[in-house]
Amino acid sequence: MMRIDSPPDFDFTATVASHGWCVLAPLAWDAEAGTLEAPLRLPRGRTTRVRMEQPGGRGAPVVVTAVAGAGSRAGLSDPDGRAVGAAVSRMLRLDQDLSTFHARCRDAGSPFDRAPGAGFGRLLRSATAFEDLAKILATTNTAWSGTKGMVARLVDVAGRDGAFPTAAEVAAIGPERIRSEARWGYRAASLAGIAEAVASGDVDPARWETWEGPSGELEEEIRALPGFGPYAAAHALALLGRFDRIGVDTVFREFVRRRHFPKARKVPPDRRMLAVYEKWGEWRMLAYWFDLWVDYDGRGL
DNA sequence: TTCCAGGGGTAGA
DNA sequence: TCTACCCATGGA
Repeated sequence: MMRIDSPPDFDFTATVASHGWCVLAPLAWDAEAGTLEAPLRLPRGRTTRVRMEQPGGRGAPVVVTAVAGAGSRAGLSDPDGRAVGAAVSRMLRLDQDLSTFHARCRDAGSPFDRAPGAGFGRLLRSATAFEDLAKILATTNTAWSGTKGMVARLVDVAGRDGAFPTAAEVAAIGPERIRSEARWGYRAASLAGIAEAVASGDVDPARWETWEGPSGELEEEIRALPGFGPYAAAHALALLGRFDRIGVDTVFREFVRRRHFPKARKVPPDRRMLAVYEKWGEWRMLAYWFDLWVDYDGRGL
């Protein structure tokens, strides 16, 4: 068991339930118990299944327990413990400073002034950037049920010990099996291409984690990935901590039209819908997502 | 069978 | 930059 300190405004439940990732394989979110289980890769290729929770409530340490696999009996050794700590920190965005965003929310008035109290602003991530990229690709041009199926089957077909496959493991099964067995359809070629590029080192998503340049340059690199257009790139940028772009998809269009253009007879063009959040600058995406979160309150995202 | 989903890619203005 | 148009494929 290990405890990881969290920032005073860190809310485990709000973070885990921040978007759809918590219901995608190989994660297991128990909303009632407030526990998130995930298989994590350790150094030397082993896997451990951990349970995460925040029994002390907001701002309290995150408690991580190994429930199966390596470390479940004797506890996690130092290198393993560091790997688990790094993965948990990445997933829960423990390093993210939300003070500026929350200050903007307080100034903005209702309903945004509820965001700080709700612990809103941390978007759940995967243990690795590659896993996030694969899952984002699985959200493109398909229904959410399709996304869940594609991800689950990919874990089954390419993963080991129940964990999400590494880029090398996805590359190893190749586009044909991604298509026919994991049923990724035409996305299979894109996923295989990304996996090969990451596995070979041609693309290094880890470099994007600490990117300090303009979002535009980072977006350009992400858009160079096969299958990554404006929507997918904006989604990826958000998970990398860049919120100045909004990924326009059917969810965005449906929500903004209903919430902000209820009387419009025609569907407003994207730029008019995007203009709703323009004033939020570098926080546009979080402002939109909170607006949506308020609307979905109690129904889940 | 038809329709569409948390779109991508391209050409042309 | 914006728009029009075509493309893909599994699931409801």
